[in-house]
Amino acid sequence: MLTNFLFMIVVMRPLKANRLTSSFTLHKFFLFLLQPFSFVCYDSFMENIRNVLEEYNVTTIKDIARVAGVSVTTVSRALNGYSDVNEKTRAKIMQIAKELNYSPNTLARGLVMKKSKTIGLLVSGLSRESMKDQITFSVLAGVNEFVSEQDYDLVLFSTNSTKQREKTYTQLCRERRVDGAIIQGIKTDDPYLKEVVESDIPCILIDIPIESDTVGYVTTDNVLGARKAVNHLLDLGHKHIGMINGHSRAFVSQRRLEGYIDAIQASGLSVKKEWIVDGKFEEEKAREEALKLLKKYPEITAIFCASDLMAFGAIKAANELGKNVPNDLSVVGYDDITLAAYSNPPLTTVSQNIFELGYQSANLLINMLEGNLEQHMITLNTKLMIRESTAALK
Amino acid sequence: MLTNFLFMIVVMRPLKANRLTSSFTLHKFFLFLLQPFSFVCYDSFMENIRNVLEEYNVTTIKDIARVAGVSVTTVSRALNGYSDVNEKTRAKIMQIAKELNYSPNTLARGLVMKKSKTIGLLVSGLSRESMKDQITFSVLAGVNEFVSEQDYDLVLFSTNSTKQREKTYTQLCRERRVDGAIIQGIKTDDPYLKEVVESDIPCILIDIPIESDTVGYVTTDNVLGARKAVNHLLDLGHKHIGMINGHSRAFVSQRRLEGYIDAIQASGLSVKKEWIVDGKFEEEKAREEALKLLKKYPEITAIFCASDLMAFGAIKAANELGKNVPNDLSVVGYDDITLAAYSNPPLTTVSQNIFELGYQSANLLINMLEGNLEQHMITLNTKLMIRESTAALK
DNA sequence: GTCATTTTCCAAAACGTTTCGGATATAAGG
DNA sequence: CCTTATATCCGAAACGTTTTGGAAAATGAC
Repeated sequence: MLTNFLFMIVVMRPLKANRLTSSFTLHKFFLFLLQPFSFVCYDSFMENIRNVLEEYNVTTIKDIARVAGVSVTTVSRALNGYSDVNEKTRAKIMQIAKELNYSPNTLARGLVMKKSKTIGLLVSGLSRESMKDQITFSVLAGVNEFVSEQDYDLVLFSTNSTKQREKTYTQLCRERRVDGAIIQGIKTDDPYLKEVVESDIPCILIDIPIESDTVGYVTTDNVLGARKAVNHLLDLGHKHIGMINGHSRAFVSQRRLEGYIDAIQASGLSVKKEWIVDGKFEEEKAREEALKLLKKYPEITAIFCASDLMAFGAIKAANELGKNVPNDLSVVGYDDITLAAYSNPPLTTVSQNIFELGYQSANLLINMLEGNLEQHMITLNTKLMIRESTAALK
Repeated sequence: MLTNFLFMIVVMRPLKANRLTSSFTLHKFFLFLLQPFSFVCYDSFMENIRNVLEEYNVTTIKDIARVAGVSVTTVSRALNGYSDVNEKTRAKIMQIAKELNYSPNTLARGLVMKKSKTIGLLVSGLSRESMKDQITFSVLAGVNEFVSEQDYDLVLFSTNSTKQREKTYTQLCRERRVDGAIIQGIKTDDPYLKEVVESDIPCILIDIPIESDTVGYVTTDNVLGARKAVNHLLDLGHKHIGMINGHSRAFVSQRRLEGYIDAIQASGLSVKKEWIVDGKFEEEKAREEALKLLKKYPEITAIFCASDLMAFGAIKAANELGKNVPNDLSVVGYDDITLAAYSNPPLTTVSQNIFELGYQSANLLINMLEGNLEQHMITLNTKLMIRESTAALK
């Protein structure tokens, strides 16, 4: 039997990367001649062949049209609920679509409609470090919630600053074809910010109060939140209240400082500039600053921190100095992260509903996209959570 | 002046939802006649007109071709780095592309290439509740990291079970045109799971060991992890070790139980079935179970919990019974969530690098997509974090 | 100088959808 | 019966890319 076969080994010159037509066709012609023989092809053709075979068969609107015996136009209009198609035809088309397991190609649709039904979430700190304060995550969860309710898609843009150099914000959005974007955790001096305002892509900023035709924002009432915190300390009898703020490039810091000053002054006390320090929103940095502050001004009996993480730093500092929280020093945080309720002692803090922040951002953005303009801005409330890191002055 | 104007109020019959051609054209003809007059149109036409005006002008490959005086083919090939275009021409084209601020339309590209360079992350628990254990979030961050390194896009699928009824997994993936998916937090009896294996869409499962041509998985060595935890307790001299597991439908629970049994038996002790209970991975449920367990079997001096959250529940239960952790009862958790290090007492637990879990999932998936098949499975290591919730038996 | 190859370019088709501008048949109004 | 409006359908163009199959010019081999 075996002797009836003709064995050949064909050595072909390798194909260049370039798509050399003449020799390319020659190759193919050669293969064609060889058809009657079984042969093993160790060529890059293999790849192409495999790809063709692997391509899974998705049903398109055309297939439905063919089966139903109508035009693609009719199928499209039937599926999209237009009134100019007979209910009987529509039923038939729907039936066939279901049977063929049809699902529309969003790419094609987006291409012709110039809308992708997709919004982008630009987060700066989606890395290992940012997991402690789940702020980023909560925003994301909120955004995701609303977005999926509205049948939009959510795509994540993460920006390490190396990438930022390469691609502008506009490019990013346009390339991914998002209809709009939500931006969180960006600093006020970030180059993206300028671009956002200048570009014509609808965008919602979280905690940055900028408004324009295409830009809106969602934030919490940071002034009032800070006032609540400081008033709580004042109510407990504290007269010497320090503050550990974030950094001046953050809008929230500016506002929380404002609230702190408001509350102090409203109570008839005077603000001491030297009791206000910046902790960069970092636990460690806050610890250092608190240490310095408490050493230098031992009369301080309470500290208001612009974030919970920094409050933890302050508590650590106090402990290092042999001070007990809350007996010797009261500490109030801001954010109400999960950790706050579990820490030792449980942290009194200003709770902001960050999930809601994300949710409302998405709400605002999608309203903007759909043309229900309304307003471009939402301010959410805060709530003081009184736990055990604060106590009445003895 | 004003008197020279001719004022008209035109009342048109409102347009039906249906695209009535004859009257539609009539309307338009009418508008045409009115051209010389200024008029205010309170018609649904307004919307269309606005849309046309708003459409931002994006530069396409065609524009570049026109400006450069070459064909679109050449522009495409130039931009994509093919070798059959003169370097001079390429330079010119690149230059023009930059000047015109060109960014390619991914939709169009995806449409013709049948690849979207997008992967989907299917998370079940992206809601308010799941924020305590940032497992979901960590996975997400890990996936996002790798995905963005590889210039893929990440889109989020969240599935409340109401939606799940409406759309099958396959539909979801096909509709969003993702090239592949990563699935996390799904139960073993979830209807999606069957679909995943049956469909031909490449997919990576997290912590579910299923393998096929298009399905791979990433997990940690749960057996070994549990053994480490239990061995630690044994080393401390404990002989009466209970276990609070998750639920039997979770693969990780099955494995962790296996590890627990292995370790106990290897030490020459015998396994007591009645010391093993299920806490549903919930803090509250674990508290209840621990309470029952500790009351019924006061000889138990140590408990191994299949999650940190449940360990917290166990600690609460112990405290309620007047037992001190770790002096009267040692507790080991699993996961090493952020809270673990901050709780009181800090929790001894088995740390799994969940960020890495996500990262490697994305790695595996993208390798699969690009055809570098290698293996379909990765197992990561765990590490025992010894803190203060465990102590030597007195 | 001739033939084969390489370099450089291009027109046209394809991807799957929506929309535009009708076409046809039927119903309503007079 | 004629006119007009309605209901139902369709062909073709468009969206912005990539890829196919070549063509033309330049270069090299002999």
